[in-house]
Amino acid sequence: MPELPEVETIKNELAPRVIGRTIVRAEVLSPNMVSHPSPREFTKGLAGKAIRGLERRGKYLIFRLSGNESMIAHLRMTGALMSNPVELTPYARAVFHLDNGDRLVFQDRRKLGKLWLVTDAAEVVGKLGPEPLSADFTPEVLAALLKKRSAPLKAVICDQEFLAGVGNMYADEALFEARIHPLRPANSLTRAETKRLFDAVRVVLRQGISCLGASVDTYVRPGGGTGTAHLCFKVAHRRGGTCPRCGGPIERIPVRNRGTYFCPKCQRLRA
DNA sequence: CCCGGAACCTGAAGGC
DNA sequence: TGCCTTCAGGTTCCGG
Repeated sequence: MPELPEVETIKNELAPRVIGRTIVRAEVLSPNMVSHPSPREFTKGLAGKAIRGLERRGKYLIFRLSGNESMIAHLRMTGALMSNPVELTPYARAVFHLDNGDRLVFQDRRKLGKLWLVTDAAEVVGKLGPEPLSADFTPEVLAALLKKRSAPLKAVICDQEFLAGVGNMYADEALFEARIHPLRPANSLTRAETKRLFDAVRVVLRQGISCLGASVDTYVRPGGGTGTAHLCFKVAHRRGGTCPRCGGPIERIPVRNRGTYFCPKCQRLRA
């Protein structure tokens, strides 16, 4: 399940392979995954476009194209972008043929991923919250955002309009790192807790990027390699594991129907 | 506006 | 062994 560190890794690995190339032909194998425009206009519009740049915004990947257009991809749960794979898996959903003979393949077991071709990228990514690793995201900005929300903190930091790029597993890691219970109302954090959360979010995301992402479920890098961030996870996906801080058992509770891992001793709901 | 739950989707895992 | 149900979670949509 690609979150910010995984999408950042994909961008970094893909950029030297696609920037400067031209898409000679696009094939859509699963039309339902094209959000805008129609699948037919999507393939037609991509033919002959040069890839000028590659950017990430939250969990979205933005291909900047000639003609002032952008192709945007979201991998959702099980999507992956493969650069020139030796063979197509049954889960190939779209294939982009490049002018050097390479193929860029969007594969996705569950077909939840999405593709767009737009002139204004803001139509797709315009409502996203701040980039957690950017300079203009500060503890003060986080505090101001938290004040407006009373929902459980876990749900709030996974909300892309609140903060861009944090998903289920890095949210669990950040809350553990900050020693805050996932069910705490977002607007109940003290100043000190807000600062700890701010630091924790940035630490776990940077750690994820330096490990090239977490290969839980189907995440693979464009060249076929995996990531190792999951090996450093302290609570996320560690069902039946023990807390590295206190040695107690890691608990799993549903929050907004999402599996949430935490240490009930280190992350208390009330002091 | 904000919150919570369902729907989308399909392979893996667990129960009987 | 095999069928059936449940689970996984990012996003969007809808009702309260």
